[in-house]
Amino acid sequence: MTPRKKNSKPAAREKLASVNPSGKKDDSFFQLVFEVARQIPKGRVTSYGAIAACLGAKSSARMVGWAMNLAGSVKPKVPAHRVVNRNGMLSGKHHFSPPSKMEEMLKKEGVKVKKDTVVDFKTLFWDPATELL
DNA sequence: ACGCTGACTATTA
DNA sequence: CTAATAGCCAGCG
Repeated sequence: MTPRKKNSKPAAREKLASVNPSGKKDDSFFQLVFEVARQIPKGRVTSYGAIAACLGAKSSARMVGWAMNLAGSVKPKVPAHRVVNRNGMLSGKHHFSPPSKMEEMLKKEGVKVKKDTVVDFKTLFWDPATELL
């Protein structure tokens, strides 16, 4: 297994629920992902697995990517460009309107991108289970 | 209603 | 080192 930082409890999911004031709980896994993605600070990036793990579904990193697919369909818009794969590579760049838009936005936010890969990804990595805590 | 696909990740060969 | 495979879960045809 990958020696993660420390114990990442799925309890983070409750924190997201806290973001939901009206008592209307969104069971939709995607909705949770959207909220987390929205909390990503500018100039920072995260991975699908990190978000999934934060929600307690680290095995379902794919679903996170799927959620990003709806990111442009939900409101407010979700900064899917800040979400990359575990290698820091802009795997989802092909899903943007212009594929290059993703790295352009990242560069605009101060993230260096080289060959579709985030430079110093580990340094810019934003772990919701730790930072959002 | 059933089956395929898919913006991932970890493991095995 | 790189390549291929399996596991995951939900939207869409």
